[in-house]
Amino acid sequence: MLMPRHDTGRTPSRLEGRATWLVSRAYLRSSGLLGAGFETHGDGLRSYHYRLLAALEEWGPASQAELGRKTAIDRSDVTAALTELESRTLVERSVDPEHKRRKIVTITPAGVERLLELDKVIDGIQEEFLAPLTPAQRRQFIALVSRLVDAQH
Amino acid sequence: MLMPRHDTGRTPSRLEGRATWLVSRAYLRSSGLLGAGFETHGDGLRSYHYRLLAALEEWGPASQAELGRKTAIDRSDVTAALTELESRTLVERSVDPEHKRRKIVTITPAGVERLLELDKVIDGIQEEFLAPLTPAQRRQFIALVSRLVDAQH
DNA sequence: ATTAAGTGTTGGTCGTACCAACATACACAG
DNA sequence: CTGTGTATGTTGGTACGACCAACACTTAAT
Repeated sequence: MLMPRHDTGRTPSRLEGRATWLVSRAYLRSSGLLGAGFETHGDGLRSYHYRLLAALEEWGPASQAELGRKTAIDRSDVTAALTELESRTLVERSVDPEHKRRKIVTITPAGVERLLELDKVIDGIQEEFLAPLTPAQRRQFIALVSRLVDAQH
Repeated sequence: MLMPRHDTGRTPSRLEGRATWLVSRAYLRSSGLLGAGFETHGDGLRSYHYRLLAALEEWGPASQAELGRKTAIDRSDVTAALTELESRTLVERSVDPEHKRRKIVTITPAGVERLLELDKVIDGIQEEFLAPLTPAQRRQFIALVSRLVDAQH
């Protein structure tokens, strides 16, 4: 071994208590869990795909631009993600008869199926992610973060 | 105008209440604020640079590998970030006399100065980020996220 | 003397989030 | 009807944080 040197690995105290730092660490943990879940049960899909499938299942067919606005995903990223979903026949794209530039995207039965599977995986990850908190704390946490996120400013 | 089409922009209900989703939105907001702060007051520095300066100021000179472990930044990214810090004379690198492969990194007075400036900027961003919460809620939020983040595995 | 392990560096990848530019399609004002 | 403006889908970028593999080199352990 080469000089113990005692790396505590602890975070600089400057960061430790700062909300932005803690949120970035929480995100790291969260996206790590999600990434692992998608990797083992997701057939190469990622969060963008899940978001799009969720929007389509909930609100029905929509144009790509609409999807982009509703999911807060950039148009260009919507295009790319839909191409991947389409290649797995989880969605279908068809030209809007009333507007030949626009494409109407529809989720397929297979798409719904996969969405429901992903739901289960993601629910499991919520459990894992929130494990350190009691049920009451979980509710509190979710309420507080919701408030933070809904800030229009 | 081209067909109102009514984009509420609201999130799919599947996502709305999930902790991992909320955390990702919170992180987005947080890193947006930080990015803007660094852009206007940071002289091109980013969060990696701040982390490294903070570690150096708090724990004194360290080798790059040590820094990497203490800040949880990959060795290769430490190398790159230090090169940028060095070019601004905010840190100095010197070969460890006891180990010719190792480089000891030291923060310069200018580095400390810049760190203190960044501290102020980042403190302001905490305020902005936490604005939607009352002081009691802020303490609660920080306590809960800390607990989430300290989860070992 | 070998082997094992740590160190700094180079050169990649991935995922999320953006942005700019473009061709095409449509809506509306005149 | 004609022009102007705006929406749409697509391509091809950028940034940033996080990671990984490989390499040359140095030192420690056996």
